[in-house]
Amino acid sequence: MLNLRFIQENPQVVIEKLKKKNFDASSIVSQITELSAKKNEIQAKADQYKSEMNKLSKEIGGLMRDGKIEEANAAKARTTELKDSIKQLDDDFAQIDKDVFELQVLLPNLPADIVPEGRSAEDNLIVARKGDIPELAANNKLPHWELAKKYDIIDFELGVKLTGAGFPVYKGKGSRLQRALINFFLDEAREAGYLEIQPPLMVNEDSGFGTGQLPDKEGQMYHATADNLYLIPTAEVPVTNLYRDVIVDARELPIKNTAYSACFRREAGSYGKDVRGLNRLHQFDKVEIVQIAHPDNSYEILDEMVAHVASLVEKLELPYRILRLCGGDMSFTSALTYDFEVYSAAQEKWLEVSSVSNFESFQANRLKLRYRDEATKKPQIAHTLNGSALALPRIVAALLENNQTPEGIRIPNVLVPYCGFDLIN
RNA sequence: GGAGAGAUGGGUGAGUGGCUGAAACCAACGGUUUGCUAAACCGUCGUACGGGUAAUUCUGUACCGGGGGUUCGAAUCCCCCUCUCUCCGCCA
Repeated sequence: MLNLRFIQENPQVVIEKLKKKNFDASSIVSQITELSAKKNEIQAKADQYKSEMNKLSKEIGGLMRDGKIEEANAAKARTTELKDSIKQLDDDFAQIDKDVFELQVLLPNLPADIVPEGRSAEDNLIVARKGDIPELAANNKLPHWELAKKYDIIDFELGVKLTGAGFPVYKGKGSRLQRALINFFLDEAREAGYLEIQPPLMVNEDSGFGTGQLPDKEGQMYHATADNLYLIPTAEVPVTNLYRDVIVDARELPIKNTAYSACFRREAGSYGKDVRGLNRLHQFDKVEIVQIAHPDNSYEILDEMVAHVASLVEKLELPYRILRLCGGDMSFTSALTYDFEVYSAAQEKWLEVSSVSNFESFQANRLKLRYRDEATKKPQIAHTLNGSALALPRIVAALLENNQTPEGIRIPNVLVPYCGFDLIN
């Protein structure tokens, strides 16, 4: 959510910048500025009346105490008039306030200056590409879902039996590989200075609202209606909400947290394409990194997070590329996003495994997450950033496919101590 | 699931109708003292939204879990909701 005062003071900036996200904000912005002006007007008047009212009430108290009943009653008569006016103004204010808020949440975050122009994934800018794409022999080029079956490490049909499509059952070395990856990612994050958090996997409405899943993306989350709780789509939700309604000391910044969690996504409306095997699941595992940063250096921190994710993929010996998302492909909440894609050699395509973003003050504004400025001692909205480091399923898909040999599937060296084996056969 | 208690500022906790935006203590911060640490002492120490100012500042309003009501006036009285805690039951 953009800051209201910022919109009021910089309406043209908002409109101009959002063009890059292919979003025409002119109507919303002008409505907001008009309504805000009216809101301020009403508040000024209401505050004046309330001030008068407070003064009168105090006087009445004194008069009553002194036994001047008649004068007290006269003053009371005046307060009743004020009361009606105040009531009316308060109602109007509440209505406009609500209208403004509803408009405010319609505006996406402003893209950073270096965000490329563009409408779709085609227009994303490839900023890095590393690692060699393996040449798989024709007789050794099975997609991961066939490898999973061949070595009996992931059972999609069993998952269907238990739950439904998109809930795979991992078995044996498949299961151990999951555990290994989670521990590897968590260890790497810890060594990079992140505090490990183990959050709840269900959150309440306030938390869903704080990170922007509610009310808009309600349909993307599993909802336990009996208790009105939501299964988290990412650990970003509980971890970021740790700092909801919090004012941190500027000296504590940046705050670095990491968390492993299972993630649950309904993926409503995305059936049909690219959903085979591990490509798109309803439940998957992910290690997330989150930072709360000072606005002055949040972009340096974004670079640091990108470098961290890059080091993970490199250690896993996977060919990857980094994309700077164009305006049209960015999420609603992001100011700048880098996507990581690894190459899956049997499917012969790039799979998104991480998305690292700076949200600037967009999330923090909604969360009321602030830091106390050292100079002015005043609370200021902080910046939030997060990234996957990493999401497991597509990493597993690429590992299985790229490392298949006639003898079995080779485990990257860095994972061997975590797995306890170096070959799936 | 049953019964009871409670929700006040960063924390503990006082406050049952006006002198309370809120005592006191603790924590934190700044300072004095000190060889260092500790202690002691002094001071500061809520948020949001408005208004005036070039600006430190000044000023109005709102907020004591949330919503509504009574009253000239509500943290305080009434109603509804939410949440938390304790005990019992069940249970990993």
